[in-house]
Amino acid sequence: MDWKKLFPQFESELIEIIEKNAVQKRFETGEVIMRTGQYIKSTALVLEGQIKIYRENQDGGEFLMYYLGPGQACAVSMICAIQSETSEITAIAEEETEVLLIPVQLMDELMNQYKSWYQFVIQTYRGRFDELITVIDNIAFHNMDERLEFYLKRCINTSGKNTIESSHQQIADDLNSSREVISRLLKKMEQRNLVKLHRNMIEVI
Amino acid sequence: MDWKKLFPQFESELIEIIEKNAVQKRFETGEVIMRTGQYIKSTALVLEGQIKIYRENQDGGEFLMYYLGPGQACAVSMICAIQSETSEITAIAEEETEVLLIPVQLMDELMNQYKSWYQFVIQTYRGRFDELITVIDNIAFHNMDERLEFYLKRCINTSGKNTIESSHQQIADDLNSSREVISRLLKKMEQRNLVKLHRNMIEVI
DNA sequence: CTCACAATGTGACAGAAATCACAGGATTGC
DNA sequence: GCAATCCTGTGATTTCTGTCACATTGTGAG
Repeated sequence: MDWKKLFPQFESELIEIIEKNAVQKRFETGEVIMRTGQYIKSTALVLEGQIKIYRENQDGGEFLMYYLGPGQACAVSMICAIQSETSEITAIAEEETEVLLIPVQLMDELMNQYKSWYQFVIQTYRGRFDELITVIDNIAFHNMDERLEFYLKRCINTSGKNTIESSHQQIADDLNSSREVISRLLKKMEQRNLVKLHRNMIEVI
Repeated sequence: MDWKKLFPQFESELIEIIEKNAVQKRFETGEVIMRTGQYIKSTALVLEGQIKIYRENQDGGEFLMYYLGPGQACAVSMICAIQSETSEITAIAEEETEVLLIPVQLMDELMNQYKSWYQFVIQTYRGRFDELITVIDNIAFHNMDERLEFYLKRCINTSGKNTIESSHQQIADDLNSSREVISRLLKKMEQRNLVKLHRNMIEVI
């Protein structure tokens, strides 16, 4: 797989170093890539597929933070990697996913020597930070109906398709809500002609 | 003011450069340091006082994200500064506050040449990222009573005192709630002997 | 002291969302 | 085809929170 196309900004020398030291790894759908409290040994660049980053609490509740797609990197793993600390979040593969694992030890060196890497890291921080702020915005200022609409929009944006293949229960989990509430809100959206509901699939109009 | 003591990790050469290029500035209580949508020209290191970082929405609602005290820096301004972008948050001085403004142009140079600066930036990112995750945790998984308790605890931790000098209205604003709700919850906490209520002041036990 | 105003206390009510209970419909495995 | 299971729809009820209305109390200016 020609992963360089995903990171056109990297200079060739940097690419060489990464190729020499990084490990490519495949995760199956649903596989856990990083778990809360786990010790981080490497930073992940996503090559293919999609990773879901979410927060879990003690009582089994979960809460979606954001998705990572090809060409993106996990900011949390970067930060943790650099400081050799544990993560506070969980990452699972939403689809079959290919990632490039860059060992912690390399991070400092890359940061110091390759401007394009440094820019990439900064950009990643910035992006994730913004997403977290958006998430906070959503839960702090918006009701469940608006949050649901935002969720659906984000889904179709990241996937490119105009359908979402998941059950009401899964959506409820992502929003830390309950199935009944989501079902009812979706029904209302259907009545407003915003979506069309099918089994395990929602068509956005 | 001898600000170097706040940043003991900085090497002397770095301190010199900062002293030569940075501007020290004083903000009065309540003064706005950074406003949503404002263009960022410098990164702020807090020397003295306290800065409140919060999110505002269109309808005048606000929502506290975190505080910055002496020795800390604004992660948002760092990220924005590096990328010369606008901020999505607002910062105001909670008390009379002294900050050191480091111009954007210097950021790249410092990052590349001074390991201690680079470490500091990374640490700042990590810290703010964690705080945002904590905030998300709170609003996603906890009811207002628990969020209030957390808020009070954080206040006494950052200030060092065991009293909080603000009105119920101010607290309600920080939590994006309403005064009546906060008043009632505080009353309940008083009945449980967790706090003692006074006018414009809460004593935590 | 008195007035004005800010902060607080409280009751009543409304709406959002969680929870419980249960009914069908769709799929899957056998 | 049939049973078991998963997904969806819907009503009833409860809890939490926000909102409105208004009373009370503390404080500072004059």
